[in-house]
Amino acid sequence: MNGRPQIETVEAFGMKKHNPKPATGRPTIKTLSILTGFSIATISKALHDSPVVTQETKDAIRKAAAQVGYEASLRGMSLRTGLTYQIAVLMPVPSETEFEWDGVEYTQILSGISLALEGSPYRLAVHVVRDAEDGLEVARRIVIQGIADGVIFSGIRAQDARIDYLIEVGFPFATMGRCRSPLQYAHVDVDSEWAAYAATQRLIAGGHRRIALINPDPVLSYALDRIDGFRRAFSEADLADCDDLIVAGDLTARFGKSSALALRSQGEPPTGFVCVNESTTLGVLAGLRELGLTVGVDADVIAYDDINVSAYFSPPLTTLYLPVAQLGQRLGSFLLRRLAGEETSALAEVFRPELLVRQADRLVGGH
Amino acid sequence: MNGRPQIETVEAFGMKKHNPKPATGRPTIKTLSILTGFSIATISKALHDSPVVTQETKDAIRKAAAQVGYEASLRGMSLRTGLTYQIAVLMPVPSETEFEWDGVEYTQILSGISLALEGSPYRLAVHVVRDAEDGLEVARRIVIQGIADGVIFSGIRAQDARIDYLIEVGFPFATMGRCRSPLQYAHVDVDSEWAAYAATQRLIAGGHRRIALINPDPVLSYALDRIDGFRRAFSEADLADCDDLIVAGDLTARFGKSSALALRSQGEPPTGFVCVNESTTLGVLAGLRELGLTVGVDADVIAYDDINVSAYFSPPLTTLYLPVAQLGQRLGSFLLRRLAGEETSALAEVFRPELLVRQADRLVGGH
DNA sequence: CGGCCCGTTGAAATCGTTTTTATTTGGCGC
DNA sequence: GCGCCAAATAAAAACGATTTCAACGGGCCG
Repeated sequence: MNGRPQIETVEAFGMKKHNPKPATGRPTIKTLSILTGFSIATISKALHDSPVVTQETKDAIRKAAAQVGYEASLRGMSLRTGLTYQIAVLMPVPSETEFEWDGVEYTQILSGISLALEGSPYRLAVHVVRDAEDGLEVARRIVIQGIADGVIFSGIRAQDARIDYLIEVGFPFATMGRCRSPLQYAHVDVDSEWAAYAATQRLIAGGHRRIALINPDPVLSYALDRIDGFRRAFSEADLADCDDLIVAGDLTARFGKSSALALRSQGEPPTGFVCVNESTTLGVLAGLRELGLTVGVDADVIAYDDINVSAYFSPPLTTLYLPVAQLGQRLGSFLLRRLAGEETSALAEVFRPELLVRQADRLVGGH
Repeated sequence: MNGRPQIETVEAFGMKKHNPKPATGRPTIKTLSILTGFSIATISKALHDSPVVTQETKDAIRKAAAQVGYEASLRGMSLRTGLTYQIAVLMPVPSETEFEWDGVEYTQILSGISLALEGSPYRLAVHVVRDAEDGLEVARRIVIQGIADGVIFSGIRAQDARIDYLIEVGFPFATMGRCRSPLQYAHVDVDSEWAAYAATQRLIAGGHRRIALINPDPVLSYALDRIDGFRRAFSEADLADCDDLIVAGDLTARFGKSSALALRSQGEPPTGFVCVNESTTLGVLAGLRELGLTVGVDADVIAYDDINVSAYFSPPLTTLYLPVAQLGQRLGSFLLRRLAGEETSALAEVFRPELLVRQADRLVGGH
């Protein structure tokens, strides 16, 4: 063999070549160097499967590494490579005044992402943000200060400054939701247009003609998608639209209740409600109840099923189910693949929710 | 002045002393060194407000730092100090089969912790765990591999292996909940004994004699606390206990419903229900409804209010409110103080929930 | 007036990696 | 048998901070 280390010979001459200090505590690359007699450079290369290292050498080094349970220090790697091995997730924090149920599905998103990151050297760091502007600010800090190697966020707006910024600076990210600009980026989304269409269409088929859409703030991209689907259901059925029954607000139960009350006191009140999540749905149910109306008789409600409790509502409701944790997992793996250099064009997936029928949604009474 | 840097003189002699390379990109300690003429050692000390540095020097260095917007690189600090500047939060992931509502309050806990960490160099890293055993495993890895500087976790058991381990190895942590061993550690807790007592006592005062306690798994410390409070209410009222009406399970709506159904088909069915969270409560309500019973007439329910939606239940329920996000914030600040060297004895706080009366809880009908 | 101490700063080592560059050795061709 | 090339490995220089120790000058004491 050629350049094999000859540590005995060298030491015999009293030369101080190749003599890393004995490691204490956790094994480092130096520990392996002492153990195997190879230099730390070779160790590093061997562990990275570099082609310049002999197979025998690799085997020996890997064996030693396994023996002492060596794991590369993220600190050292991080300093040298400039990577952080952190994935930042921008988590919206419920505003001071609105604590209700807000963001409950984030637990599932986080656990999904976390699952995807398992086995990779990446870790999940949570950064709370107050709103989209704050989100942009935080994203900027993450990029400039090099706090993370990639970002994940949701609450995508039709025109999203965070997406624009991150694409501009070329920083890796993945989003839950799509903006309306034709840009390329890793994302997972829900087919909200279809979901709203399906829900509305189902109510129309049940005989409803006046249907309300309880929607989030229309700066959000998926709010617009929902409006699109809502309208398509009417136009395909050759019916007059119900644009006057589209209301927008936060996703709380309070908003659902006040919306139901306000809408029902209109000239032509709705008999059907297409809700945006289980929280607002609960509010709508409470509002209808307060008006003395019975769901399933005087009105019908259909909703997204974000935390799987609609089955226990009174009455149980038909919902559009979404595997939120699975969306999160996909989101995490997309970002990992993006970080590994994959093209973003392949990193997109749109989930179509599953209809869970728990009620006839047929207009029994009138209004 | 004594040892002031004389960079011109030195350079005039062509000596290569004190000559850090020009920094590119983000300003580092070297950038400041060049800018101010002081050595990186002095810069570091000045920024740490070391007493060995003159005030004038500190001022000059700080001014330069502010000017270029210097922020110390966590990477560099981390490698040298051995710290990670990460706080690990062990987040229970809903098990495969039980997705319902599980862990929804974690969003609030996380945002609370995150708020507490703001302004500190620490960042919040989420680690999902499947159960307590997995939690111990993850905690071990965090300690051994030095993944974080401190850990936060909840779901404390009466006898908690994670607490035992972390105390044994002297690793900083803070918990949501207390174990039953008389150990010293930073924690935040809810006065569950009182909460269960207050709820039970209120139902007793309303005329209820047969009361069910819907409880989590009794390996959990707070489950035992709840049983204690539950029993105290009966003994203080000189009534026969209802130990036969204590049921334990997961915190899902499904469990609430099945419990209600099972309990009501007993010999002496309960007319009052003390629930553990809003999810199980929803299930209990659904179960009672299925039996044709009306809450407020045939039965009464009282619950913890973890995500503030009980007001929209049918009927609205009296609950024990907890400021979950505030608990999280306290938890975060306790851990920070612990990391700063504070004694754990001062780092403990027990929250007593606030009773939100939304219903009479008076037994109107019989059973 | 000389030595010692003290106050202030600088130089250098260090943390654990990666990566570039240098060195060694054997084989091969002539 | 000599020189060159390629293969394999070692050495050294980073990355950005902290910390120990040395250096340097001035003031004070004898």
